[in-house]
Amino acid sequence: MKMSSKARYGLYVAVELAKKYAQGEVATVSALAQSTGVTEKYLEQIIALMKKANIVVALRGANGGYKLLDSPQNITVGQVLRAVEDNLEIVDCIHNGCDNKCHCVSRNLWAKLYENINTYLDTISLQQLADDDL
Amino acid sequence: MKMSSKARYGLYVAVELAKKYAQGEVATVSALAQSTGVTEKYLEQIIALMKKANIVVALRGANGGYKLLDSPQNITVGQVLRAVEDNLEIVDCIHNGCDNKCHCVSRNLWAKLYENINTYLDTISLQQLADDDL
DNA sequence: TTAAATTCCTACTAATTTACTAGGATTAGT
DNA sequence: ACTAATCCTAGTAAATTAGTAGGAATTTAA
Repeated sequence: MKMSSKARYGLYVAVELAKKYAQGEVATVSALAQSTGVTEKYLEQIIALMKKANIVVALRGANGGYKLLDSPQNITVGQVLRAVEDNLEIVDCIHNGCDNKCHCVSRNLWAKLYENINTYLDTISLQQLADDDL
Repeated sequence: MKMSSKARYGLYVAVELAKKYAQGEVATVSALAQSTGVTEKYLEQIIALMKKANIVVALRGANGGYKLLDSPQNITVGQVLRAVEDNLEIVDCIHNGCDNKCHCVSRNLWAKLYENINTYLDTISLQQLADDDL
């Protein structure tokens, strides 16, 4: 039940971008890679997932980079983690069409746990994290 | 962030044992292996973890088997999962002595998420699961 | 218009973890 | 003594995660 490195790095990057949002600045992958200590190539892939989920937007070409699409107050940690962590789902059977054919007693438990986790993660905004205000 | 098969099988076994608790019956590994569809050898290892955590007790020799050490009302899903899932921790840095030297902004988040998950899991007893009463 | 800086795309490999197999020792009942 | 069971531990296979790599496309600036 570990968070992947994508989740850790991705959230870190999101918080970095949150801190730049007010100034309207963009951050390049190479700058972000330096501050996280991850290679550019790996970070690229992680940020791509956030872009796909409409959390960040990219400006290509020279002087380009990434920035948040919306205000950090309006972006939740849950959104970010669901975007970068392929498997935020606790078990497979819930979101992959098992539909409780198995009648497994634990299925409801996993579903509720998943709900619980996401509900919690969605109460926290990137702004809060950036302000270290939990 | 997947639950391991140990977590799934372990919880299933615990619920099976919960159903037998009232009658004071024991269940053998081979019987449990049949009902879960897992090999005996693998299940042995999982049950051993529950034994180590004082959730089940073993009776060795002929007519032996396993049973819950306490009433299913007094055993929580959280206890079972923490026993069998080696890595219920969300990230390493929390329980392995990082002690926030890294000053990473996300650390508090992970700690609270972990707390949140466990608090939830500890509100549910094996009895509830056995009764499908969530 | 060319060079530089940047994102974008995708295939591959290495490392780690998880899941499972296997063999036999130990214990207890009949 | 024999049988049915747990116990112990080492090894292997499968899957996932983490990271590497190369180069195409796009935009800006000189």
